[in-house]
Amino acid sequence: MGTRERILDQSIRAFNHSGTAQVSVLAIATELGISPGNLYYHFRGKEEILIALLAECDLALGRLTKGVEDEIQRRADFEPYLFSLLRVCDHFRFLFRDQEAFRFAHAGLEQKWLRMLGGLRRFSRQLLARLDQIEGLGLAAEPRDRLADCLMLVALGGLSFELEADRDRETQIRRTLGRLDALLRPYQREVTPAH
Amino acid sequence: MGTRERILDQSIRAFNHSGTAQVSVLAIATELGISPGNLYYHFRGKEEILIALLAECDLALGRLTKGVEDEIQRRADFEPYLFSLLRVCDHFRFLFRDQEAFRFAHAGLEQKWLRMLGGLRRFSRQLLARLDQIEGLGLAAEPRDRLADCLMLVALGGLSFELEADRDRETQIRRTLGRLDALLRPYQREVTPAH
Amino acid sequence: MGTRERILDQSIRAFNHSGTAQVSVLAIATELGISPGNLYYHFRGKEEILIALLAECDLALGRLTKGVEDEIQRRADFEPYLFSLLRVCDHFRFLFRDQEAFRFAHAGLEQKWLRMLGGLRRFSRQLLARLDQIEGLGLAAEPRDRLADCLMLVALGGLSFELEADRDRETQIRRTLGRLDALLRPYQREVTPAH
Amino acid sequence: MGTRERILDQSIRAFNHSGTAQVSVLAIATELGISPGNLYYHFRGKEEILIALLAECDLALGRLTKGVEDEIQRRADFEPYLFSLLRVCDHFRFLFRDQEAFRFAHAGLEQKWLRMLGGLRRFSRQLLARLDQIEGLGLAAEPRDRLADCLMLVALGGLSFELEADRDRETQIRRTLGRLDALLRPYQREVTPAH
DNA sequence: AATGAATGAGGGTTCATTCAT
DNA sequence: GATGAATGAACCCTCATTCAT
Repeated sequence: MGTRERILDQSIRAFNHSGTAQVSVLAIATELGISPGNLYYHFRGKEEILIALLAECDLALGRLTKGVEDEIQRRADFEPYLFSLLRVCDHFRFLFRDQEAFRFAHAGLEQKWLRMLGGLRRFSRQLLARLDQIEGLGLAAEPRDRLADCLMLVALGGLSFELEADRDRETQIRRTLGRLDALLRPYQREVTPAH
Repeated sequence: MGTRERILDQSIRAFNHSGTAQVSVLAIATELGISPGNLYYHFRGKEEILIALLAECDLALGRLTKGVEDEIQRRADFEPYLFSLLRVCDHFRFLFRDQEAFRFAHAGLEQKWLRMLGGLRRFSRQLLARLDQIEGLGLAAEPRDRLADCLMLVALGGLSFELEADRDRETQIRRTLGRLDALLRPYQREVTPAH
Repeated sequence: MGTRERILDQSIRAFNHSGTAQVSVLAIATELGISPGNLYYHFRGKEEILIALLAECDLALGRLTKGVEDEIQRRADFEPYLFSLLRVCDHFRFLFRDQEAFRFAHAGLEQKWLRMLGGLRRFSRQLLARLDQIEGLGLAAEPRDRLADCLMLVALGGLSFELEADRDRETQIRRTLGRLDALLRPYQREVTPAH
Repeated sequence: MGTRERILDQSIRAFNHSGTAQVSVLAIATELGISPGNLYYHFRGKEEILIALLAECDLALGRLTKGVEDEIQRRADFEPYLFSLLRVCDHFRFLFRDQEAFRFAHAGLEQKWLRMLGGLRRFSRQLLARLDQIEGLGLAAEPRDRLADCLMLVALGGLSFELEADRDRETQIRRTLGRLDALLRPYQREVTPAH
């Protein structure tokens, strides 16, 4: 793994753990055992790291979005697909917490962030629409979109809040999946098996 | 309003707007037109301000919690009650975002914060149980608690994320109320009228 | 005891314990349970407290100095007299440590301090001369004065350094007395009884 | 001379001149013409500078201590040896004044300081014992140790107090040497020539 | 005499960032 | 690609001191 990648990697880890504001560029460099100058050779500053990570996240979500039609053909395809999606959100979960770090960091970060969140929102609506296509949830477009918003909020909140304080990220993702499943159950014709 | 209160007031405003990490103690003082020394006369530092605000929020929630049994007698009592609750959460909404600011601030802040969040969670479960008592949601205790968690995540997320970017806090609270209402509708016998 | 006296009293205690630089005016006031404003009513500031204490010490030493001829008539009078002297020096021992606090505090403190130290020095020489008168130490004036300087340094150093770390001031004064006695012994005709 | 060394050097100068409490880290940086950030790049704060200087002093004293047996073979070796010792103590003389600065600074400073002072005390006793070996002072172990304490107090006090206000450090050290010599004279068989 | 809120200068420290090598 | 010393702005906080009451 090249230095650039190692920086991004460590940044994600640190940002997720402590929040962007609490992590200094120097701390990232120190943790990696490289000099601050070297870090600045690869990124012009903290903001550029954030921009890069935002782009990475956006890209990962975009790849998933494009695959919806192909990869989800029947009901059973949903869970693994959703799991992939949540894993991406969890990997970049610092992006879905402190909205403020982005609103107040210099230049166009907020715009980029809002665009990404907007994309995620459209994606979640698209996903629920797909489920409706396959399952027939019996929901009109408007309440369905509203439900999609709620599902997104539950997912993002669940990944950030650690209500149960399970250290394992995998467990936390599974728990979030369970929550989404529970919220959808009343609309589903047959009951999905509990796990 | 005394200086102490003005400091707390301005702090809430600033923390909600920019996040605790981005707000300097000096900025608060400057905004109020007082000297940094004066601010430090009233609070020993940023952390003490946070502790005071946490306590205020805790107190406000505690008052609401105690009133559940008395104030909620029938279905129609729910909405205004919930509105009060959301107004408190909205007022202190910075407390329900960056968990990290509290995890890494000095001393007992994280403990206090976790206790408050735990209280809010119990409260939301209690509230849903009360609704069950009155309405008969047809839910067992476990899925009902899970639903309560989801409702809480939707509420807190909705107050922080500004998906719709409405400037008016009142509107945002109403929208959050609408979301909660939508999530509960499938469990309710009669449909509540949309607003 | 009036407020003014209580302030001086507490100041001595605090200065001796922590050094003048480490003691804030506010700490003195707080310790006494009075307001900073009240303290400033009695003294225009820290420096004035120091000036007052310097004067107090000077006065106490002056009173002792004047009494030498009358109170020391024979060899047995020395020890109690020296004990009184050391008690004064011990009481104001912060004055005999950080010379720097006085050199760099505002106005004429250094001059006053140097005058007091000079007085103490002359006093110690006078005292040794008196001992010579009574005992006949067999020392010329110059080496006798030099010895007096040494005795003073041992006394002041002994009161400040706590080589033995005995908490009790009385014990420390006795120990210092013992040291002075030991230094004088080779010059004395008969051996004074060890205590 | 590297920046680190220049900082230590200037710190010694400033601490000796004004006392540790009166010297701000910023003043040291300004005096050296470097930025405060640079100073903090080399030392995490004032305390770390003090720790480094304490260690330096300790090291210098330790080197002298180890050489006693080898370097002092006869009476004539004493004076130059003592002169070296006093020069070290004089160089770091701020360390032998305000005991309080160390008692109240953070963490292990006091412990380190007490250890160094203890070492110096043992050293002075060892030195006097060596003189006894060579010269035969006719002193039992206990009074000899007591005398060693007195000599130490005179030395340290003499370096700090500037009774004579001679600007030249060399002169002050010589004067101190003279005092020690005078205190020892009554125990020595032959009189050392006055200088 | 006394209170206590308020001031403002200054000190300690962090950190994003630059730059010569 | 990489180092690490250096900068300077900004932040947190303390404290001597003032002043209206």
